[in-house]
Amino acid sequence: MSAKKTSSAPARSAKKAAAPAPAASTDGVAPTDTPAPADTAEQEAQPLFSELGLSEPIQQAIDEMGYRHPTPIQAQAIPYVLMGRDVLGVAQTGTGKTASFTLPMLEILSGSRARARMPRSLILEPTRELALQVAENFVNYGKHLKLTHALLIGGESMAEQKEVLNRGVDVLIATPGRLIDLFERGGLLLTQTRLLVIDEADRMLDMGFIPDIEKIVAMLSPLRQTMFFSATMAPEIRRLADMFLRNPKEITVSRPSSVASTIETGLAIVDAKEKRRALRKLLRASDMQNAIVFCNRKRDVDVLCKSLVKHGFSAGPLHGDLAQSLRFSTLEAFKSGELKILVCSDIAARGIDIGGLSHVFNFDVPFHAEDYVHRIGRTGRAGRTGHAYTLATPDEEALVMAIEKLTGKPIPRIEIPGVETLDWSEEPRTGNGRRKSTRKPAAATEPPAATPAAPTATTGDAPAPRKSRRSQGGTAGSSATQPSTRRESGLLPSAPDQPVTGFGNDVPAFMQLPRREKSVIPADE
DNA sequence: AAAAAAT
Repeated sequence: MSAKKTSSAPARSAKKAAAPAPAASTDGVAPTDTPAPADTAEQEAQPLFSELGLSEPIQQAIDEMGYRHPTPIQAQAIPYVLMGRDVLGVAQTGTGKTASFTLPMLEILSGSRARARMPRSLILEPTRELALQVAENFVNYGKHLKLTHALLIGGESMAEQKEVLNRGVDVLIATPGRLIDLFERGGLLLTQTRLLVIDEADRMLDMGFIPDIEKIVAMLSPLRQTMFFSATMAPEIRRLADMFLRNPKEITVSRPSSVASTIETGLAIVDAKEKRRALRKLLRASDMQNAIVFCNRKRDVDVLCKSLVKHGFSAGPLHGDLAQSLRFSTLEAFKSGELKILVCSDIAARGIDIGGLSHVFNFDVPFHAEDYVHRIGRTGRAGRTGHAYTLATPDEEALVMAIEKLTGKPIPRIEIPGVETLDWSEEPRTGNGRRKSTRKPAAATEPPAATPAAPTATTGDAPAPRKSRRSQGGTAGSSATQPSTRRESGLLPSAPDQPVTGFGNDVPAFMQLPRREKSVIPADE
């Protein structure tokens, strides 16, 4: 499944044979003659792929895969990439981001051919799984073209990758470590690489890859076209974008609006020792097609997975310490439906796109609130309802509060029949220095009043944050939360959604909690 | 705190 055959013969046949006609009709951006600027094409009459100026072999592949309408990011980015512009895309996975760069790249590359050891384009991904996924994308969309690609990732034989490079590749899809390694061994020249994609930049940043990325970018010609994608636009990311891009066309697509409204969430507070049992109950009670279960630690992934298998569940583990071959085969088995439950670390929290995932379970509350958003974003895709349930232990209140603050809504509490539901522990948390963890015992033990009236109760160190947000417009956090999203989950009472006068966006999360109306998972065993 | 990525 790796590189397509590189016969030296009729490379040009793929050329933009059919391009002129459609290209001419779409020299602007908006596919129809809507007066609206392209940036807001979201809700306009649905554009068609055939109007984007892609040539016949690519269009055919798109047709064969059954796609007719580009997603907003595809509709907006593809014309600019084809024009040769740099693109700065603020978009998450699930928005069709990958095809928004693979399609026009194929188009651009289809005009000529690769030379040995001089790849013409490079795509950088933070994890091996993502790299593989992009490679599959290339194979699918490029099946009527004679383009070659190489997947340069760690954990696999370098000799093989070198050989593919020597034959010449058009597209290089790589994780940073292996790419630099190969480069330093001289197996690779990047001087002819004129197309660069930096994907999941915010995650690259989290993972400490940025120095590597800078190093790699320095190896490329400054005469390149760069596409830079990130799920968020924190100041640090903005700085990187300024560094890597020239006069980019900036495209922001909201997270698929479906996500907010089509994920039904729930949280149960249980004793740490009861978690595995609680999870089994949840799994059995759910109308589950397939599920990802996230753990915070690799060790727990192994333990939990073994336990699930022992209890008769179809489960497989995925984390970074497992052999690469097992990582891919497990993922493959899960995608094909052969495996129902994927137990994994945050390796799969972002990016990995598995169609039609019905459930996400957080066996642990994620350390970072953003990770919660990414994790549950694996479900509820494509308009279908997803379910995301989280198990918390009594000492994890601060983490949950951080999540509720970030998302701007409470996670409805649920009870699991047969498992004791606990409350947040009384112990003031000392373990982590996060400021908002200072808690008011009274407020936490009692269910908070449903009318969030008393603005005197606040997080201990409150006064400052109250107005700061308004003054500085677009901080990273605030852009991610959208207080206005209507929700249709049906689980939440309606009151807490209303902004509370006097707090601006900084309503303490506990004040937004619904009265303890606990939805109950139907018992099933 | 943990995880990811080069050997």
